[in-house]
Amino acid sequence: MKTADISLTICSYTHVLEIISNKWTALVIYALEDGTIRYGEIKNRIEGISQKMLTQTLKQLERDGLVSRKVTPKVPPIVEYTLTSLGESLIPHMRMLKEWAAAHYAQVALAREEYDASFNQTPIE
Amino acid sequence: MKTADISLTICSYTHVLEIISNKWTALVIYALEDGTIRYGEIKNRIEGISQKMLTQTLKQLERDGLVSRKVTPKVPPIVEYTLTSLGESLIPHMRMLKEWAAAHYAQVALAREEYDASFNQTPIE
DNA sequence: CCGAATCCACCTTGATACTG
DNA sequence: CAGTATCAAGGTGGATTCGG
Repeated sequence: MKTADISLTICSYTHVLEIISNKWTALVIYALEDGTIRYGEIKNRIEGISQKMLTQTLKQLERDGLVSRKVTPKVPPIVEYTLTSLGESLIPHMRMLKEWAAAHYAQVALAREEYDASFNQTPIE
Repeated sequence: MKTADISLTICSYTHVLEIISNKWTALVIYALEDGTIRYGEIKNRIEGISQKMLTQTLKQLERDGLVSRKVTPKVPPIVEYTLTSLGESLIPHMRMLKEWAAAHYAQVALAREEYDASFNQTPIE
């Protein structure tokens, strides 16, 4: 008998989220959209990211095969990052989500305000 | 002078992720795809979810205006959930991501194996 | 039947300091 | 320049228990 037909481990959607739902991942991918770019340049482009988080995010993207890393061992070292074709194939889908957000996020924000207001109108005293 | 052109707070993409990137959110939305459904039925459909997480996820979805909640105050109480039109408008985009995952996740898994293997081949002793 | 409240383990993030 | 190491702090998910 089948009681549960939705499984976390099977759902492929959650696998994508696993990849792109970290705090900085999407922004790093955006920074890479224009082509090959150096580590420091990414850091300059993304407001508020720390070295640790940028390094960690890039490493994860590299592990997932979405980004390739090229080191030029000079002094000072040059490390460049590029989206792989796999990484590029994900961009259109991210754009669609972004467009959904642009079109509907105001509704979400409004819904949140109304929801929160329905509690605040009955304060404790 | 403009130094950082990618901002976390401005990027609308991150706003969507904020909504749907929780561990259970996507699965709950899937459970609601077929139409109105009761709390207990959702819980049965989703493998491994706890009451706490289901309640929390539904509350958040309701706050975001993606799901509507209808209580029938009987004994025992009946609580039904339905996707709003806003919630339904998000489904096609989620499906696209899911299709990307189905098509490309094997590549990601392979990339991870290779990446991890490149470290394990030089163990400590 | 539906959900709130508590406690707890884990993971993620971030600040800071150091290396080649 | 491009990282790594360490530590502190907050958030998140889960087990359990209680309530209407």
